[in-house]
Amino acid sequence: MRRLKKRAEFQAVARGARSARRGFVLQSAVVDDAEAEPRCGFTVTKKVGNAVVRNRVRRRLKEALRLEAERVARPGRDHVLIGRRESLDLSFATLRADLLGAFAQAHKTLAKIEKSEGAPRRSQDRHANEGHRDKTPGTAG
RNA sequence: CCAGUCGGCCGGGCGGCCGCUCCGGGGAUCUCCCCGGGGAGGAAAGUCCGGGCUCCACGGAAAGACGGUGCCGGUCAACGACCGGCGAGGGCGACCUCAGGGAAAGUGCCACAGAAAACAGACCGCUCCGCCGCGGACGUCGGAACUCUCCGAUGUCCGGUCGAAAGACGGAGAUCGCCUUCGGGCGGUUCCGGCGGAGCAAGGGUGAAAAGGUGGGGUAAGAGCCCACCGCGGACCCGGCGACGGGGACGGCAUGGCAAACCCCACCGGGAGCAAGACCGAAUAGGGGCGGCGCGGGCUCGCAAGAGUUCCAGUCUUUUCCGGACCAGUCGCCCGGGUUGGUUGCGCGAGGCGUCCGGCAACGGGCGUCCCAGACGAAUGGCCGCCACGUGGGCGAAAGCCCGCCAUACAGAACCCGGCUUACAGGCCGACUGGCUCA
Repeated sequence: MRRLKKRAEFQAVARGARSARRGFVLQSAVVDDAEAEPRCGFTVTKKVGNAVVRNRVRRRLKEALRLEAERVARPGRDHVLIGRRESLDLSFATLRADLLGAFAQAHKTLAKIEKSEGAPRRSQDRHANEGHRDKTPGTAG
């Protein structure tokens, strides 16, 4: 799965579905292009801990996602994983299981939204944000 | 063996599976695969100093402001760092800690306590002289003063001492002289108390600190007033590159502490930072530079065009002085800026390792050898097994076995170096000091 890197992209995903677990929060959103390659970004704020702790949280999430990518990814969907300090208390197997569950819930919610809105979203919606910078401190990946 | 001081180092190892990033090679040819190699730290941290690098400013001189540093010598690209030494303080010692000079250039501060905190001073105290000596309250008379008040005599009341009482009273002991009715009386000296005057700073007490210390002489009591020793200042001499050390004629006790209060002295310092800076591309809007021609403001005259003028203001350059630039317009030529994205800056370096030489050392030099992270929503990882070591528990005679510890700290490069500071589980090595025991 490819990475999200632009601030605007993160903000677009933040307006979508949320699914919280003990170790992380998953944000998901639908992209205009239904065939687009799925993407995912990571956010770990300074509240989580110092640089070493933040790196470890992000790297474990990243690895779990890599291992589950095939079962989780669907075209036309963007995601953001927000890491929490509690994720370090979970075993890696639990983390992977939680990830699977969260994605399943997210895809369900997104499907419901698409149905109720009827028409697919247009491109103006995604680029409507003015993109002015409100600096949120944080490390993302 | 115990206790301790200083310095240096490590801060998990091996392996498996699956990944990330960079470089080289190869294959594919539109971004994928294969092979090989590199891939976090001693502090990468805090961002406290010093540099490199980049851009901006930049003509000179002087002055000022601000900031920093401060024993001496050395090292270094440089430093506020490091090394060696000097001085002071602490420790039995190895060793550790601190620090520029000036308080006699000036201003200022010294809480509390204490009499007094700096041109010394005088609470208690010590000494000499003079006067007075039942106490208190309220009156009267006289005198001094003429505002308070002070002195003398005396009355009433209350209290005290002596006495059996009436009454008396200048407190108490000693001593001397005279008188004596032998009870004592009078006078003098001394002691005690009060008041006043003068001298003193030894002692007490306070304090972080009290104006040299101890002893003796001296004195009315005292005092560097005098003397001895110690301390202090110190011309000069000797040693040292120097900080400084040793000696010291002589002086004769002065010059309390704080400069991390202001300050004075010496030296150093332009500003901003890789989000520096450079390059590439599209749309849009019209900005900048250079050169030519040419030009200002004030005042006076004039209706105006314009003319005259021993006038030179204003802005910028930290300030001042000198100097410079700018302060109409027009023509020609040339080139961009902002936003977003990409590329670059971006790692051969005050470089690492080994060895030899010089130096007490910091460090310097020679030779050999190696190429050793380069991300950018930010790679350097995830999971597992075995071992090592630590620790807790269980079993066992022991060897050992089993189980647990989020077991194994602090912490993640962001342009790069040299330092400093701070954080750090556990462990290793070396040198040295003081003890104890054995030979």
